[in-house]
Amino acid sequence: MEIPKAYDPKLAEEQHYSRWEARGYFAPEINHDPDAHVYSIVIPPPNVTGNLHMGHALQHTIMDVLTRYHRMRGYRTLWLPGEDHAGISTQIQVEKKLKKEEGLTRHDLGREKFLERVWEWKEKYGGEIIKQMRREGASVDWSRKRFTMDEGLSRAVREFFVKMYEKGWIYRGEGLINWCPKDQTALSDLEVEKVEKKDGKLYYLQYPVKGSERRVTVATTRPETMLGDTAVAVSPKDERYSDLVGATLLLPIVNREIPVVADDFVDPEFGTGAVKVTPAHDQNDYAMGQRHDLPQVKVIDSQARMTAEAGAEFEGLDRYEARDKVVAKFEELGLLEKVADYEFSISQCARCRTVIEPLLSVQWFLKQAAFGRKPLELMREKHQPRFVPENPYEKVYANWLEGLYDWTLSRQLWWGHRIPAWYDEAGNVFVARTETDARKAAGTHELTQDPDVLDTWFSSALWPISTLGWPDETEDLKTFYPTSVLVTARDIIFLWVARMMMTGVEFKGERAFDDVFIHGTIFDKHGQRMSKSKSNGVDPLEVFDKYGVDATRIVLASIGTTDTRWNDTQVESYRNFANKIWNAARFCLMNSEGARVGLGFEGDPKTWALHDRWIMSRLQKAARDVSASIEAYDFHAAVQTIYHFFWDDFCDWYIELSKSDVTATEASPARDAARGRALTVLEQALRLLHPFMPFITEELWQKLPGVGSELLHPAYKDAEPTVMLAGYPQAREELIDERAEGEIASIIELVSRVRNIRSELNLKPGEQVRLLIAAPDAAVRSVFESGAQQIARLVRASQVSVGESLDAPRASARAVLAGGAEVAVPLEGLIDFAQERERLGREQDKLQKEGARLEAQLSNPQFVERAPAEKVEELRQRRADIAQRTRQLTQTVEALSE
RNA sequence: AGCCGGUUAACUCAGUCUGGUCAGAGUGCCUGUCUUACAAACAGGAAGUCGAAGGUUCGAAUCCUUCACCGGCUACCA
Repeated sequence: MEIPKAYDPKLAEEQHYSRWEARGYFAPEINHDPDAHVYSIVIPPPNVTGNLHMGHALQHTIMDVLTRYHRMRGYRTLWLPGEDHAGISTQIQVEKKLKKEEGLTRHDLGREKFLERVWEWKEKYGGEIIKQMRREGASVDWSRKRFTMDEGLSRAVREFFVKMYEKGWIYRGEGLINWCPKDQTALSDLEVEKVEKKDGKLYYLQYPVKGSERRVTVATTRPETMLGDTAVAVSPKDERYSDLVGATLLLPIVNREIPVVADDFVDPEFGTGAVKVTPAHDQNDYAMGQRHDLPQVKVIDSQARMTAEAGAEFEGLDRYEARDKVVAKFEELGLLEKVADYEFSISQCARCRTVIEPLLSVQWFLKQAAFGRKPLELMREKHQPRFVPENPYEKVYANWLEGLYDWTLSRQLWWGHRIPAWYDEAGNVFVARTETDARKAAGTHELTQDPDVLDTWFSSALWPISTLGWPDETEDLKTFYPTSVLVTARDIIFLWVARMMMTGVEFKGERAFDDVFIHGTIFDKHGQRMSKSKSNGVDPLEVFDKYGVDATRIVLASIGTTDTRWNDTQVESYRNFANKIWNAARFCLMNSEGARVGLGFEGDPKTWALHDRWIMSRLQKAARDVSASIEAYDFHAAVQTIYHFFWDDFCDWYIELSKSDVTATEASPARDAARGRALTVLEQALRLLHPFMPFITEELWQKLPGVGSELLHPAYKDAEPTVMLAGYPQAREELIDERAEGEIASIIELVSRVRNIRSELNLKPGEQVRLLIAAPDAAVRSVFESGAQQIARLVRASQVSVGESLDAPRASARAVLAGGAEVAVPLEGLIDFAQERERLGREQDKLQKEGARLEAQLSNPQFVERAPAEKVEELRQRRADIAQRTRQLTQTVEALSE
């Protein structure tokens, strides 16, 4: 068979995906086992506006590894893909385009026309990420792809809203909400980020006490809001002000009379101990206002400009202009005590970074405290869902559920799910699943629907159930819910994970997912978060192009839960690994005539050659460990196990040990069997690798002679042969052979020591040597005797003699092996005796050091007394072995000195 | 302010839960090789007092305490 020397990932990447997809291998229906276990994942739906970045690639790889693994294990497996309409993001993107290309705003077009444009945009440009997933090899079921604004999912949203309204958990009312003056919409607390303001100022303003010369000084970071003050609060415990509680202050500039109130919120230690209270423009002040029944004076509007209520002088001014003016006024009035530098945090819109303005307005809210009660109980009582890693996420999640506040649901946007509430002319509200229902309830057709849409996360909260068909009790919902695992980033645990648990528990009575896997964050090489604005992002597609998808995937899988700095060199090393796999397969295929997968491991394992028993034992352990690691979400360990099994055990040793049999020039049943064994082990290794490296494994697997439907997992027996439906290797305990492993280990040690001698004495690789081996132990001797030919090949020896004792010329390089075997390489003329003594001396030093350490430990009576007996015995044996080897080395050195 | 995580070879990271062959891997570096599967490879080698200081223990990278630096999350300190 003709196979190129180097692996070209593109070839494999272009070949297989469309075939897998076309034949329906990604859909759960491919599984014909009626009793199959179910494994399901719903994708965290990427924004339609987005482009693939490393975080997605990481997340998708992990989901695909889990999906492919379970599929190969015979589970009825579903990985459901989809996209999120991403309210604000998408709307802004389309608005920008509109402005740029046609000079229009959304208001110029009107709501209906604008929404048409958004849909057009979505069809044309949206969902790039989803398309890119094919490139990643993601084995998602495209037939079940969902979009949050699909008719079905929209119906689920209305159902959710109506049910919650009927239950009294959703209500409409006035509240102090986060308002983004740029995006012109309300935001939930989770869409606001706190940013440290390093060059902040704290202004100390004096308010005169009515009917007295006294003044009360308040400290504030936002002087302009004083125009809306309706009280000053002090701590009830603060003796400095106790006589003032109940007094009246004259608010400067506006000359409003405001009371001094006592409230526990006030920290007497901070500032002056007196706090100005602006109920209409600050969360805390709002709460205090409620407690003390204070009036709310709105001085800032939705554009972040001062209102008429702020006074004629200020009306229309931007909030920052107003700030300067207020400060100037106070200075004029002699009421500005001081201005101090002060670091504090300000709230920004998480999207556009505009400073949030807390505003009083009428919005829709959801009482999350009530909604979150059951998920919290589920966590406390049953530890559901299980977080991976458990620490710190379980606690983070539970803590959040403990302190829930109302969720501002309404958004003053056009793109999204319109709130299913209608108003009659009298302003009565009718919440209903459809307008028809609302009319019925209202008894009139003269209704106006609420103009607002719902927070994007409202529909996301339903994702696991809505994508499976809820509110209908579909087969999919029955089969695939609850889902097996959610794989996501840590920054949306509250925004999304917790809320999916709330809806799942509420509407399905159980958890949305068994496990929640929180993956790590990928930073740039300087440890900076990758972002568009810093343009330090690494484009996964470029990495795919450069190193191949498989190499990138296996690196990403290894990252798992760790935060890591991205480094191309890791991918490069796995590109090399892919090439190694390619070439190992190339070797097997070039020597495959007469053989096929499955041939050569017949009969009683006791009759097999040592290296065959050994590789099978190693393979069983690898299969056992890889499965265990994947099930424990320890992808790093899984990758390490496969990597070392393939490269070290299979390539470095097994292929070399079996090479003479495999490459024998004469055809024979023995050669066929040797070839068959190599192919068989390779085939198993490809299966182990497949979830991580789907393309190269399929490419090579298809080339192997003897692969057919009989290798598929029984659940897929009617499918055409593909490695992705082959059974995942399961360890056969009876093939684990510790004795064989020990014996090969001694051959490996011998070979390595002789190679070391060759290297240190600068022997040319082509130069043949003679090997004299002495093994006092009969069993070890027999291992070396029967492996003599293989050993000769591995160390390039013309002759290998094995005996009970060593009868080597004085001019030999020597080494003492574990267990007391000795090896000598006669090198007449090449040995410098002094140098050789020195070399052996270094060996002695090493042994002596270890011996001394063991001796110290063993001569400590407390160790011998308290350590487990096995441990002590183990150390004694090591000590004995070292003592023996030291004696042998000493003799050798003495012999050289004669 | 509180809570949490990180700190292991020049670089990127395992190992810490369950203390004793755990001091590891890959990359890089040094030496030698194009040995007919693979130079994207092969063979050999050097390299870390496991952030610091205490403590517990027969024994600590691993458990406890304190500190330092970096990062994150939460918070109503105007």
